[in-house]
Amino acid sequence: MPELPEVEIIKVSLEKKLIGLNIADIEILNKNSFQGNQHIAKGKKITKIWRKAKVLGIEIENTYVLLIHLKMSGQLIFSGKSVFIGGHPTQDMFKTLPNKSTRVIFTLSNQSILYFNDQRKFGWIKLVDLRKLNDSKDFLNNLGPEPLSKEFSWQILKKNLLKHPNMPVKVTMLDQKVISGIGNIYASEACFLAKIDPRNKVSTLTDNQYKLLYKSIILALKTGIKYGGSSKVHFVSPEGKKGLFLNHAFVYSRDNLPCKVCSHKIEKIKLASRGTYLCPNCQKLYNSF
DNA sequence: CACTTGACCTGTCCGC
DNA sequence: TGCGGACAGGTCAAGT
Repeated sequence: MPELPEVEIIKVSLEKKLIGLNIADIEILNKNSFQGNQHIAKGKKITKIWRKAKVLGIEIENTYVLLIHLKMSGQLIFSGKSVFIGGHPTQDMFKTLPNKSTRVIFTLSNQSILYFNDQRKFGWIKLVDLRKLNDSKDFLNNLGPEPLSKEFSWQILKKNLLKHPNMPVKVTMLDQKVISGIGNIYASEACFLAKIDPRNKVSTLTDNQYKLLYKSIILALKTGIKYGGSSKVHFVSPEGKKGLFLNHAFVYSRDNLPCKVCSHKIEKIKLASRGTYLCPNCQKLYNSF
């Protein structure tokens, strides 16, 4: 799904469009996509929107919050005139909304409609009492630092990665308790930027490599946001636009293509059963024993 | 305890 | 063209 950059793009868009509006109706087309009593939210005002890791929060009159996780294939798309203004509809948008992947439909007080589409049905929306949010042992309260916030530093990165000294660097970066918001695309990209082979054990990293990886994570995520996110298959912004980041990626989904830095052939491997891309020339492998 | 694999779903793409 | 298998942006639970 959307990783941090994609969810951030959605957040910024929803902030502009939703704050101050009331929720007129919530229609649930797939029961498992929505947890909680949707009637509680009807007629109430949207007051605040935030993102933590890859989770979106839409606060309602400061008492409830709609938590949204898009997982692998979730989309939040506005319908209505604004979608097509000045733009070409993306391929996904050729199908009118709702389509067969639509799981939940939000109707807002200004008649605009927000669709939650999710081909694979892994994503979820939960309506939760805000007071219960903080004291739960929910994973939201067990997340690692936000990489684009001031709380993040190379020392924190080092400390948290070292919770798993024997695991490959890239696998550990995907652990949301270690760092928030990194997913499979940006993990491969950050390792490339830091010239670290994703298979290297955390314990092999030097302080200089932690510093470089720290900068590389931030650069990869910011570049993702700059280019509107990654749209391998599903991601579109709420306006229906695809992201262009993968046109600028160094390794992700570029197997057998020449490295943009050294022209060596990019390899695709499996790490913890996830597709992983690297340049074996730029990224040095340490076989540690 | 640390780490890996399977499950959750649907759709697409690739090789035979 | 058809069919089976692998694979896809994430996260848990169960298994080793």
